[in-house]
Amino acid sequence: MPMKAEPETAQETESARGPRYNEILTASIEVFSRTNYEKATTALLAKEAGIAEGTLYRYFPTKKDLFLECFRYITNQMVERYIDVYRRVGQDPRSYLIEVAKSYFEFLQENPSMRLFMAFVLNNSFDQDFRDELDRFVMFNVNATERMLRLAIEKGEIRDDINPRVGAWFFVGGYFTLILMSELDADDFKHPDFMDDLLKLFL
Amino acid sequence: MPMKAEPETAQETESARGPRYNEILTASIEVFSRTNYEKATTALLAKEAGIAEGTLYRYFPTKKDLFLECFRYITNQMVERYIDVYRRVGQDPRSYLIEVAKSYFEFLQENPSMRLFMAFVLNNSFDQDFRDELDRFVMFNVNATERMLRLAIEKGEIRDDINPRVGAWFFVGGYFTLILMSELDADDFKHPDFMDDLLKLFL
DNA sequence: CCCTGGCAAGTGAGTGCTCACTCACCTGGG
DNA sequence: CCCAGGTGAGTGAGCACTCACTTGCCAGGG
Repeated sequence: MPMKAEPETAQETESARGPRYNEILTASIEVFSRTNYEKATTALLAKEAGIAEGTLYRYFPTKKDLFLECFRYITNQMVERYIDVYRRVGQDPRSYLIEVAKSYFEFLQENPSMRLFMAFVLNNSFDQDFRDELDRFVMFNVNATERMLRLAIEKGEIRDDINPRVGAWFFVGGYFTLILMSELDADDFKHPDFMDDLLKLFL
Repeated sequence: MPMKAEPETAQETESARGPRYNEILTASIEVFSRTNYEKATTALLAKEAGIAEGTLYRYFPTKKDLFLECFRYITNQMVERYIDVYRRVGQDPRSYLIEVAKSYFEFLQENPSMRLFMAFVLNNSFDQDFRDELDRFVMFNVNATERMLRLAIEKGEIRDDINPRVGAWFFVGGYFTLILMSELDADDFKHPDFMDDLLKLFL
């Protein structure tokens, strides 16, 4: 149960952005990931959110803005989880890396509709705004992971023969592999020991 | 220098498919990866190939067929490289894994326009035909890698505490991470020791 | 308690544009 | 003169976005 100390959270400003803001966002995430950016027409987005097309444009100036808002909504949720983990085991880098990976894994399984967003952004990377968002999120993760790998090596908690920067890239890149696996319905993904076997590669 | 023993290779059947077949394919690959599937209009594809739009439809029944043909063209080139490596060092699983990874890495650097194709297919994975192509290529790689990891473990060439299946997935998933890195212009990608540091993670 | 004016929120037919694909026609080598 | 190979204006469908309009809520005057 989180504290209600800060009145300026996303939930509180909901009404300031309009009563349907959150409904539209979550419905749009569903549609975007069921199809893709181009196939998710504004007509369909509006229909699935239970509103008229015109209403959509009272909330978001363009379809692209709506999409980027969805992307931020998803990445913010992930980052919140990572911060939670950091609060719990930030002093123990090995546990941190394990917990973050597991938390991400759970997130993918709980929110199948959020899985494909990274791929969309990557695909639209010719567009600078899409690329900037992806860059922000990926580099945040790579840098945080690198810091933790360095610490873990210093503390002697993991093997010391790896380059922390390269390790961090492939730790984060593993997130994309998980997306790929779930897209291809790889059964390996569902094996109970999967995450432990995966982490053994690095740690 | 490959042998000219088999007359039914892609190159030989070129004229049977029409005199402009290869030109259209390579120009299309360039356009698809510079933009994306939806933004690569048939008008643009034709213009870049130096032909009229109508001609495009004498060679490929639909835009989607053209795209899938491009995808196969690229993956076939990659598979040929892997087969070459197998011929050279197939008896030495550790070398095989290293050589395949390096060969892929070189391929990405030599052919920047082929990098994004995997991401496109992933993005269009709601379409069964796109998904099937991706599935074919990824599973080919995962299975081959798993076989080699098993062999390498049996021979005691690499650490024996990893699950070969999971290792194979993340070895192949690493290919996507390389795409991500080059898209984000990560300088780490260009470091001379990069590949060696990367392989040390697994081997 | 009712009436009413104002206005935030919601609507959906309409608009102009772009696209994949077609087809009637052209061209040059044998 | 035949025809494989090439052409590009044309077509209908679908798109993002607009705008003149409707709805429902609530304040405050009678």
